[in-house]
Amino acid sequence: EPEILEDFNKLVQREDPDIITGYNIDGYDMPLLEERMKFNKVRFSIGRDYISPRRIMDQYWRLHGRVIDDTWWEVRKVLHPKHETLNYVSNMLLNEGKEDVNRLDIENEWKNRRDDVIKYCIKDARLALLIYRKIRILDRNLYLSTVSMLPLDDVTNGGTSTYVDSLLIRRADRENIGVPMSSSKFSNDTYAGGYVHTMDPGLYDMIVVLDFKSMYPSMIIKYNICFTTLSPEGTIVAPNGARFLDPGVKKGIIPDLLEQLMKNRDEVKKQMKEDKSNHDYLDGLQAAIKVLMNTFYGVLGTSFYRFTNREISSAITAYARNTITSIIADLDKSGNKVIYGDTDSIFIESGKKTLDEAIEYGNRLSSDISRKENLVLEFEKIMDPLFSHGAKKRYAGKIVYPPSSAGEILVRGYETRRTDSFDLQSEALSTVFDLILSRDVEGAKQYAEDLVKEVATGKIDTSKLVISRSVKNFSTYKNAGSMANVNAAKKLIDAGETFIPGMKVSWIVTDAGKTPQAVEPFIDGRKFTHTPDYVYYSKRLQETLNRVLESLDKEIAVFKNPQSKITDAFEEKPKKRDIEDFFK
DNA sequence: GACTGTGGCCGTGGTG
DNA sequence: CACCACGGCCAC
Repeated sequence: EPEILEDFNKLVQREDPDIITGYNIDGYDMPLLEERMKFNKVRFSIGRDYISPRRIMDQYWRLHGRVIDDTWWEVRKVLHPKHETLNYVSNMLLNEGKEDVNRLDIENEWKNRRDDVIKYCIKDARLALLIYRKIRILDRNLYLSTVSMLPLDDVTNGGTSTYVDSLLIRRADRENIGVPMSSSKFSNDTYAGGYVHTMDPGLYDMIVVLDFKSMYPSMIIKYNICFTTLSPEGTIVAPNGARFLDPGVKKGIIPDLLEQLMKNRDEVKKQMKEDKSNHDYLDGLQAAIKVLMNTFYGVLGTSFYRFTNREISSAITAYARNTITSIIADLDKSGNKVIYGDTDSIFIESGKKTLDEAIEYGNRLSSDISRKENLVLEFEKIMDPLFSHGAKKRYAGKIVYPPSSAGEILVRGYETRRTDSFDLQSEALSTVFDLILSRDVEGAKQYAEDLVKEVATGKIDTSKLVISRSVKNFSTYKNAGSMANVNAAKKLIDAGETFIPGMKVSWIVTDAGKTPQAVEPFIDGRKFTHTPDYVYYSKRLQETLNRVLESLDKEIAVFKNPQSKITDAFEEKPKKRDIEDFFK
């Protein structure tokens, strides 16, 4: 073993990589190597200066001259996949899975089919590298590194507060402004955020969507919001009572920085149009600047950051709420029908019959309001139709404008978007949306009824019933024993599989009648030997589909006349039906 | 702890 | 049975 370990050190020094990656190397391979090196009294000398890697805050690894970047972790951050196993993710991205070796019986496998085990190990390492390249995370981090002026290691392993620190401390230093070392005190209280407009259920025609460009950064710039301008003598009075100095008296360093970033971004975007050969690089840069700009507001609201200030963060959100609600009120007053809005967006029923008319309407609203507010309210898209069952943060629509995304179906919030819904659920809802948005409500109902009935009889592929959710450290839960995800994780451990807190765990419900409901873990590559509770799944499917369909029960006439008032058609709330009614 | 925020939906289990 | 707290995930 010492020889193997020595050879590993030599291999790294010989290949001299900038980046070292693997699947869950932070939590598995690195600690294991460290432990075996220690046990065998071999120095773990893989740094560019031959120094050993060090674990920082029990999280990531620091290595001189190289960056250790865990593909598992990057996949979670970038993709939010339904399942996080190497096999699932590599099949999804590369159409290629792991080699078939029984890892629970690795000793015997090594004895009996050594070459296969070697192949298996190489394949695992290769898949991690291919995934790492495929998600282009290194590019993204390098762009962020460029615009935030940080070394790659800090961008890869640091939080967003690191980015803001980098820009803000440099700037403060240049202007002789003192900066706190760390947060003075931890605060638990919260403050109000964005405004969300309620939405009535229905199918809407020709919906114009307007969207503020960089809402929170714009508020900071427009009202000179900064810790350097917060003052009782300020003449700019925010809705929350906070006062800020006029930029003529003193320009804040945060608004100044953001204004600069916004200009830089516009400049990069301009170059992008002129210089097609550099498109990808410039696009990466402008996206990174956007990320950076949006980071400022968030860190001002944290409970522990050095620049935290609740007066400032709540001034930003209060200004944003005032801005959007007053615009919505004005629109309503002037006869425009606002049907929805969330934080920085406004959805308006245009009442137009043709696309051209609707486009003209959207452009006019956008330029009128932008001019009046001295902000940029962009005309983003038109959806026709747009569906809502009457809940905030959930809608589905067919995009008809801009032409680049015309025909696309856009879904927000619903089960089709959620990684904790089972495949049958998301696929069925997706079909229902397709039908509804093609204005075939009857077809959708028929499809839903047939499917719900079929599932109850057990005529369904087991793999479509897998539910997946993350599980934290068991001790963080008030009542861990009553939670399906925790119980699945415990059974996973019993089955000899690895469980790392924070990981997603998959299971199938086998008896929902019990309390807590009985679940069995679903393990990739192993045969599932239990019987799913088909009635439970049928019921959940019915809930999902019926929630959508019953909101359209009150007649399809609603979408035949775009001028009609949607609310009138839903005066009487349809009675909630149970599963028996659905079968009739 | 994978240290940027609030608003919101929904399934589950516990309580009276 | 109504109501509530919890927890996870998602829209901004």
